[in-house]
Amino acid sequence: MSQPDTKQRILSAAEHLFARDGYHPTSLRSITTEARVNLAAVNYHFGSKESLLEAVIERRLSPLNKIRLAQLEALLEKTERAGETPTCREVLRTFVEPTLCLRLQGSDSENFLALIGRILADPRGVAMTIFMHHMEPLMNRLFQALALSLPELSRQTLFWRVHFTFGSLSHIMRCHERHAIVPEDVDIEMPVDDLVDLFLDFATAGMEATQ
Amino acid sequence: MSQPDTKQRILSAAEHLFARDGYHPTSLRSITTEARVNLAAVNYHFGSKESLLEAVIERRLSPLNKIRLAQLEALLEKTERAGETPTCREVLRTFVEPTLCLRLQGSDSENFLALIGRILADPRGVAMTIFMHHMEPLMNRLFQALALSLPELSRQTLFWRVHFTFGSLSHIMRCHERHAIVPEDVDIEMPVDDLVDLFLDFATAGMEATQ
DNA sequence: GTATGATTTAAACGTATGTTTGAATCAGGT
DNA sequence: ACCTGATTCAAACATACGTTTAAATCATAC
Repeated sequence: MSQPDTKQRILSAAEHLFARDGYHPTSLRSITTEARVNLAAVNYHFGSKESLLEAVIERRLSPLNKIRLAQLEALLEKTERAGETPTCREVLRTFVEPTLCLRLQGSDSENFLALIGRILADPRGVAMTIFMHHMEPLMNRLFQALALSLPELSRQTLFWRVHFTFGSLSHIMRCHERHAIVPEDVDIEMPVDDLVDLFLDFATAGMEATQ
Repeated sequence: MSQPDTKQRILSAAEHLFARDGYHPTSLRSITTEARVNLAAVNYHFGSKESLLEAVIERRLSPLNKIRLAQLEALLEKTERAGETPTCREVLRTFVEPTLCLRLQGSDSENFLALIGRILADPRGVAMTIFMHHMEPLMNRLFQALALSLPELSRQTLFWRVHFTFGSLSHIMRCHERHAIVPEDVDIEMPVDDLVDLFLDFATAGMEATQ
């Protein structure tokens, strides 16, 4: 009974448990149990727990960033051909929409969202370095595009507002279940498209605020 | 050579290390070493590692929330006497300013900010429950006040925008050191007062955005 | 000075962890 | 059928952890 998908099963189980409980509290034994795989399989296929975490990140972040970058470049080309500058909302959408849409592609991707939220909350963690390595080209391009769409902002103000925006986004990514205090008359369930618009209303207004 | 401040030294060392490395990766041995205290002192004075975390949170969160609540109540009284409603910016300031001002009171408080940022990033963590217990009365009052200052918003929209705002704030709390990608011409250093205003510009505009 | 309770200390305990090992099993080619 | 390299497996390894223990030390009151 061979199982050629051992690596993928480990990746999915690790993604799930890292996202739910965090990297350190999750043991290799709980991962291999959930993946119905021998304990030694992780070290055999990935080398170490830390390398497994890298692989988990890489598996989803690479394609996601490809999509985000492609959408951003397409927007910049389109507006340039028309002799216009892109709006802040359009630029942010190229980043935010592919992110939150991971929720639609099954629960695995949803786990990944929560995991990234955790990584962003651990500035000195092992994952931050490799995460930032993946993000750097996209972030630079995004910053460029936002500067184009908000020419009246100083570079410093722009940087901080991008920082604030990413803070909000990482917060949403983490909390697909309620952990905030929710007034009893508020329904927290929401289709992804509506959430994207709700977020873009907020973030665009914040980015475009008059000082 | 008695050391009646053993408990406080443990609390400060734990606050520092929990904030820097996270709860799980931090060992009692590293805490007691940094506090120059015997290993068994933690279990003697606090009972367990988890109870120590609770004590760390309690020590600073209680006075902080007292200040935040007092400022909020003062604002609400003042505006009510004047027959006005508070502005969204004023309401948010009562929460944000005491928070970020912890940076001014020495490095210990700064550590606490980062720790809270971590707690908010771990929805199922042991600390979230006791943190939320401390926050609930204040959050309810804050939500009330924001609803007063933004009467045209639906409860649901208001909730989500508060959620976004707290996401931004927790992100700042975590990252007093640079971990985002910073363009080389941007100076990230900033006085606390300026940061408060920069954040309130962003958050107020986001909260008040026309849908 | 001595007795008493609180605190500190060094050492050990039991357990859980990431990793390694070496034999067993599998798949594919000749 | 047999060899070969890749993969799986149960077991063990070394280490680090949170916690407990019991003796030693301290502070305080009589």
